[in-house]
Amino acid sequence: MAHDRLLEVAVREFGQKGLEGASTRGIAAAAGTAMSSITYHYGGKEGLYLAAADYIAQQMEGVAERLDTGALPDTPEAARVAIQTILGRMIDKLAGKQTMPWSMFIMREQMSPTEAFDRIYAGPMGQLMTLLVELVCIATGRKEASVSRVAVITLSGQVLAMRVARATCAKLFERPADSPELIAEVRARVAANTDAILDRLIAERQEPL
Amino acid sequence: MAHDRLLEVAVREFGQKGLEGASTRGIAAAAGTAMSSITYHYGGKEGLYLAAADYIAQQMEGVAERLDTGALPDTPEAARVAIQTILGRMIDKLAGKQTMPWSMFIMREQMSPTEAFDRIYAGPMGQLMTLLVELVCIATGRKEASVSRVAVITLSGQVLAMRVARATCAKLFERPADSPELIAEVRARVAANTDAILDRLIAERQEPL
DNA sequence: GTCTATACTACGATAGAC
DNA sequence: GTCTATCGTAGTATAGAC
Repeated sequence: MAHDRLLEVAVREFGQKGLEGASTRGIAAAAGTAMSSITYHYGGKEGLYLAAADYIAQQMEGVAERLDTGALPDTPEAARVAIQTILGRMIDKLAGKQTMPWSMFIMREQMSPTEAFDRIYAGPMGQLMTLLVELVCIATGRKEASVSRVAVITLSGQVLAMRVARATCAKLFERPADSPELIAEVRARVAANTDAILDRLIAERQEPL
Repeated sequence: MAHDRLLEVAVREFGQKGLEGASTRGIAAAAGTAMSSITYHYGGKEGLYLAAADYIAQQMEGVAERLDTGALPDTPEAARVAIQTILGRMIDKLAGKQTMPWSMFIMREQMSPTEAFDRIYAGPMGQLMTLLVELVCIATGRKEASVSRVAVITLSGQVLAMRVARATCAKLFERPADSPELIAEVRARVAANTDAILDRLIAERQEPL
């Protein structure tokens, strides 16, 4: 399966070095094949890049598991638990060594999105985000999604921080950003923060800002 | 001064396309000069890249103003105000059109840091982060910085979210990530969240997790 | 389908005129 | 100091052998 091998390497290389930074020669060599097989299978560098995006989206399916299946929780408490579960899982996935190539790839696309981002977002990622918005609505007793959407951005921002600001983390903690203790600490903090934020959102509903 | 124009363009181009993605020809052309002037002034592409990092650090000095001068606040309330002020300013700077090239440049460096990040962090950026840690310590009555450091990461993560996850924002809100209303909403939400998080951190001190 | 050859293009670096 | 011209290299794409 030169296909999978090539895609695997492509995600890693594109994630690390970006579309321009990575070279087809390098990718092919690392995959143990000739460069022209990229042209053959994917039509060229660009095609391989998009295929890598699809590959990530496809792999995410397996990770997202059946978070979305099943009805939405109908009590605020259950919704809150679901939010915490999802955020916790996001941290693990973002921090995990295995999924790191994906994160890098997606982060790059976040900054300067191309069609590749559309493809990834069209999959489980987009579903997860809208699911989070709905859960925040339920957890805080809102019908309108506008406030919840902003809240979801800031909530997931906390999670992203450690991955995207990895260089700052490393400096601040004088310790690599993916050390297990650090991740555990961030995880606990995010959980506590989320709880506090949701409480605040409920309080605001009675007494708006 | 061809110097400044070259640096200005370099920050923008490197920020948008990365070190490999940007070309010296393109940068020189956009700056209205010949490519060989890059070699002459900065020794080459790499040199220009580092000079661009220094340029950013230098420009940040002007922005950071005198947040650090003057003694640290000595009451928790004053510290909290200072934190809110800094985070608000960070949002404005991250979202502002003028400072956008810097953010892009720095974000890229965060993901895969080079010597350029050291140079930027050695300046006002690092000072700001350690200042935030101290302020959180004061605001929550802590002597030990370890908890505060994690809190600062998650706090600033909220701020980063809208910039770094700009593609997700755009999808979720069906509106460009830098629309003024959106930024205002995020700003208000971050302020409220921060308040809630600091309260929680104070409560935890009496009754640890 | 996969690999080898080669063609073509764009890049960064350098030398030299002014 | 700045520009023009040129070189060598690395990149992608393509054609053709097997």
